[in-house]
Amino acid sequence: MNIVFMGTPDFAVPCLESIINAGHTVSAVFSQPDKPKGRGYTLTPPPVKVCALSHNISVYQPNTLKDDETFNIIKSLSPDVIVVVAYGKILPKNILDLPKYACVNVHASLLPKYRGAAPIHWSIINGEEVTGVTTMLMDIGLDTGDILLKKSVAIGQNETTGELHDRLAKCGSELIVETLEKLENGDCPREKQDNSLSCYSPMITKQLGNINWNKSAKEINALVRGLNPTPSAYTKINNKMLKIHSCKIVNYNGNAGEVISVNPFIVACGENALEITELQIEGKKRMKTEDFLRGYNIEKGIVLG
RNA sequence: CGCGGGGUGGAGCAGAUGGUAGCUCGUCGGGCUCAUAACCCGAAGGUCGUAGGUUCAAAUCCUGCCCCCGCAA
Repeated sequence: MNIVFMGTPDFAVPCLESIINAGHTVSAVFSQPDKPKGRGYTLTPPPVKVCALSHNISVYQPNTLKDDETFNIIKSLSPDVIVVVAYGKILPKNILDLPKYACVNVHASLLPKYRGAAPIHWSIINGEEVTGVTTMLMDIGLDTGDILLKKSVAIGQNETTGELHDRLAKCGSELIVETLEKLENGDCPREKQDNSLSCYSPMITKQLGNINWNKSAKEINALVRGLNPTPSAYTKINNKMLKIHSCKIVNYNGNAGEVISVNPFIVACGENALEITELQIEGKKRMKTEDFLRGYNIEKGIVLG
């Protein structure tokens, strides 16, 4: 089929690649504009753009889809399907109606749960045991369109967002190819979303990573995993930023936030405690706690946060 | 030119009033022990990110470059 692909971050890259590998013609890729990122504000192209260019596919990065120019570009490409994966922009009605078949979105959750920007993070932070990917027909709303195909994935006990992200991205890339195939054959199932079961997963902010030690070790552990690798859960030690990359729940109790053991490094929570196993202090690299302890003296009894 | 921290034996750090480097852990050898990740003795291992400069002498001062990281976006 003739596909126009819209996507921006890493998550969308496997989808784009598998569509290409499945033999479809990707006539254009839309991605968010390059943005100044990181130290020095280096202008950085989004991963999907990089991937598209490596396949010699033309890339468009309009600031908005709501003008005639963009509409006309897409119209002239006369796509059979527009595939949207984590693009980061709302498609206006006139574009939604443009393709021969449909605009199809790949979403990293089992809709109608976890609609919105950060389904992977939230599914882990909330301690879900199962999540998945969904393909759907796009409509005006945010992730509210009819469901085409779903595939569920079990979340591992110690799984991080980074790990789950990669698994779901792969899963999504398989599901979109299957969806396109069924659409073309005219045998694709279609199911309305039950809005009463829906929930939203809002954008992740850095501030969300600020650990509240009054919460249970289980909740904090889920937060740590949910925000790994970025933006990370963090606390303060001697007024310095301390990111917690990895930890495990242990059976101790104490005042929330208090360091009840230095080696192993154990911090009391509202309920139970956490042994910090991998961390990163301001200005330093991420390292195992045992390495950190060789050079950094922690006093037992200090309170983090 | 967004702000800031840092690059020292395998790991994490100290040393920065200039005089060829130290700590904790690890590694190797030996000892003690019923035994040990514990303890004791000993050893190996570093052109102090890189290229220049100042100096009798630089890890320590000055300059360029590379790399890592926190904030911010």
